[in-house]
Amino acid sequence: MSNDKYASIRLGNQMCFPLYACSKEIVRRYKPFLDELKLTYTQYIAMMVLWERKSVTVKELGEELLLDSGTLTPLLKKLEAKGYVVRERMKSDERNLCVKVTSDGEALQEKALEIPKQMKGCVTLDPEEASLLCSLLQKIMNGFEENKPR
Amino acid sequence: MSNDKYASIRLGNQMCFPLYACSKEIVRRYKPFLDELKLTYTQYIAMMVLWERKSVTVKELGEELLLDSGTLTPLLKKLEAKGYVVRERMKSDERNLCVKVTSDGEALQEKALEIPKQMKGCVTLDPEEASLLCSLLQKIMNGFEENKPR
DNA sequence: TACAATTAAATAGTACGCAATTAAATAGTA
DNA sequence: TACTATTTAATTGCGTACTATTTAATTGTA
Repeated sequence: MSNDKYASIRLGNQMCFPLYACSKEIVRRYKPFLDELKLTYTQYIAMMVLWERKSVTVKELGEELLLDSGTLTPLLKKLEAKGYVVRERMKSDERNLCVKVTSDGEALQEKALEIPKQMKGCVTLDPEEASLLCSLLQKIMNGFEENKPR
Repeated sequence: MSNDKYASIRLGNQMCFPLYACSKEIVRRYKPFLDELKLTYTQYIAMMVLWERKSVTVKELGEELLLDSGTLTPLLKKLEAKGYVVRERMKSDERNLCVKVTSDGEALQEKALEIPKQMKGCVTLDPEEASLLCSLLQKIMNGFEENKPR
């Protein structure tokens, strides 16, 4: 090839682009299903944490989702406006904001059960491949944790 | 576990979240390096296509990057404002807008060569793992192509 | 106590992504 | 030729998300 010198910055030779493209495409595929719950993908993963933990501070939520308050504050206000959560400062330390699922929010969990079923037909990996993919992604994330600009 | 019924919508049991988180984290790691070239990540992948092809229509660029004109038009205008590309209608068919790299844009390629080197230290997969990851992502993308809301 | 440092959330500014609409050019057809 | 349909990209508007900065509360320390 004439410009081998530049091989490292060809789109096709980089790992990051398939990752970036695939991630966006999957989020796009979620959209029609999530629309029925009136949730964005980011709101959906926040609700997943809330369904599991019932009550969580913004900081804890951010640690779990790798999002900061700049993303979460407006997102949680929208979830509150939809009636899925309530937000209140903690008495013990007023810096902390505690987010709790409402009964409407809990009710949403039932509807959400449909989503993984609907997405299954969309992602064409068998279970072994999927878990392999997850472990590779996990390894990348662990590597990040070690050298830590966070 | 008490609520196995909901296992499918627990964050930890879903493949999409590691993918989403990992993709975002990698883009974040690119930022300090890309800042030196005054590029965002999306602008960077657009420049990669342009470095390789010298000249490309908006449509072709969008097909390669999986982005539409709503994203590309403002992005390309910014690249033009920085002097990295020029945009001009094609004589043969005036509907098509052709994007070409300028000499400043080409010069940027030299600087860009540093980026994969700098990122190497950041992503902790060995070559075999990386190519395995790519092939799994490719398989997902191919599956999407088959059932085609695009 | 007073002051500095730390922590948490909110805010402001920018980029991105999507949907819907518009405009222009070309292709197809009566 | 005239008319319609299709294609392509630009534009607009809106919502989401990320970064950097600011504000408020708490903790640690002189």
